[in-house]
Amino acid sequence: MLPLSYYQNEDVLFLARDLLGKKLTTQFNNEVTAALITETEAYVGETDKASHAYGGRRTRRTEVMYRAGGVSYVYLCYGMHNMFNIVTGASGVPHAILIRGVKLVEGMEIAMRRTGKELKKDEKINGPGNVTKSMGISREHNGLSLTGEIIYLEKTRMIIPPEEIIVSARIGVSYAGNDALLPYRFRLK
DNA sequence: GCCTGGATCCAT
DNA sequence: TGGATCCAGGCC
Repeated sequence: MLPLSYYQNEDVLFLARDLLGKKLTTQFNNEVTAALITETEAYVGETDKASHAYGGRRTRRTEVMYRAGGVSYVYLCYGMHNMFNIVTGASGVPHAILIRGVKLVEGMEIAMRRTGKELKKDEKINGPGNVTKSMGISREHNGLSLTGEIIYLEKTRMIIPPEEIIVSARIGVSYAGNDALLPYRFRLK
């Protein structure tokens, strides 16, 4: 399991890239799903106009972003989609990484039941709303430690050469002005 | 209090 | 391209 120290790295862009290929597991109600991370986006603390914590905004919703790295930040978007983020960095620094895509390696049947959709072997799950739906993550899991038993990450044998990673601008953040153009989205080819 | 719009998804 | 669907955040 990835230790707390992993998440407390101050370099959120490094972590967003490094999380590609890591294995994310959820287990509750006797149901286990596990998936390799294929797409992430970094949200850089208080200085990033696309971040919920931009300008030091500190509210009930964003409070968990200010905790020390290694906890989850789950919020509702568009009234219907749960978004799963990994909080990183030191306490007081609201960095977060949104998980936008995964590839399931365990619990395909469970994921299909949760989403009501067919899923072929090795098929990627794209879109943050689809990731949480497939893996059963919801706002109940907000603020949960990622070194516990319910949601955790592990290293894998995967070695990802730089040319396998597509770096681009983030999705759906046009309100963020020039920060919308920053190359903070990372995905596997 | 009320109003606006969103780190989306899917069918059209 | 728009409808679903609802809450957080900002402003009154």
